[in-house]
Amino acid sequence: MPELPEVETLKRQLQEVIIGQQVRAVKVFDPKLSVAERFPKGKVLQIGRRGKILEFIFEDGQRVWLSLRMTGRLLWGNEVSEHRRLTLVFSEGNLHLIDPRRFAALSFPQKELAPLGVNPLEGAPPSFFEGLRRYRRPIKSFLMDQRFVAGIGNIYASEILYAAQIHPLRPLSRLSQEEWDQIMMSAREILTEAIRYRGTTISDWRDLYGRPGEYQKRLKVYGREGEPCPRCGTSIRRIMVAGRGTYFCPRCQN
DNA sequence: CCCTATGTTCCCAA
DNA sequence: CTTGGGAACATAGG
Repeated sequence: MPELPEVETLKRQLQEVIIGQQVRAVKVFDPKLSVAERFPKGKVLQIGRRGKILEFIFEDGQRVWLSLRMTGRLLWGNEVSEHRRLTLVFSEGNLHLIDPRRFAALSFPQKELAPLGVNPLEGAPPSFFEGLRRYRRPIKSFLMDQRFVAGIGNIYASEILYAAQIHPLRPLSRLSQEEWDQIMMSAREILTEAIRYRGTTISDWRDLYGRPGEYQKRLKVYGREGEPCPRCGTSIRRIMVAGRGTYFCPRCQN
C-alpha cells in the first residue's frame, strides 16, 4: 500500500489537476464507502497530506481524509477499470478510487484529532529521542508506528534501517543518540528519493495517471531475500517483526 | 490447500 | 503501561 512517498506523489499530482475545481457529483460503488455520500460538493481549495493520509480541503473549510490502506489508488480519467469503489465527478474530469481489497477508508474529521508522529521529511526535534528511552520495542516496529513517526510503512522501514546500518530488532532503548540521528537522516534521504521516483510499485501502486513508480528498481533489501547485499555481498535475510516481513543484511546491520 | 501482500484496529495475554 | 501475537477486514497471486 501507499506509504509516504506514494501519497505525496498523489498529493502533488492532485494539486496540478483539481485545485479550484468543484465536486459536481459522487458515485459510490461499494457499500462500505456509503459515508462518501456526504462528500462536500464545493470547490477544492487545497490538497494536504498527514503521514499516509490524503486530505482534501474545501473552500468552506470542510475536510475529508482518505486513507488508502493496502491497495487503494486514485486514478484521473474516463476509463472505467476493475475494482472501482468511488468516483468524484469534477467539472473537468473524473477522479476514481480503485481498491481491490476494499480497505480504503474515508472520514470527515470534526476537529484536529488523531495525534500524528513526527514528519520524517523534516526530522524530529532534538528532544524527541530523549522521551523514548523507556521503550524496548524493536526499532522497526517503532518506525512504523504512526503515533510516533508519520508515513513510514513496511517497505521503507527495511530500506531506511539498511541505509542506517541498524538491525531491525534493535531495541529502541539501546540506540544511541547518534544512531537515532542516523536513522532520521536516512529516512529523509530515502523518502525524498522515493518521491522523486514516484514511489515503489511492487504490485498495486500506480500514480494518478496509472503509471507505475520507479523506486522498486532502487530497493536495496526489500523483497530481496537470498540476494547479495549491495554493500558486502552477504545474503539478505528475511525475518518477521511485529508480524511483517522484514529484510536486512545480517552483516552490515547491528 | 498453503503462504504472502505497500495498513489499521481490536482483543487478549504476558 | 508496554508489547506482541493473532485475528479481522477482503482480494489476488504465486
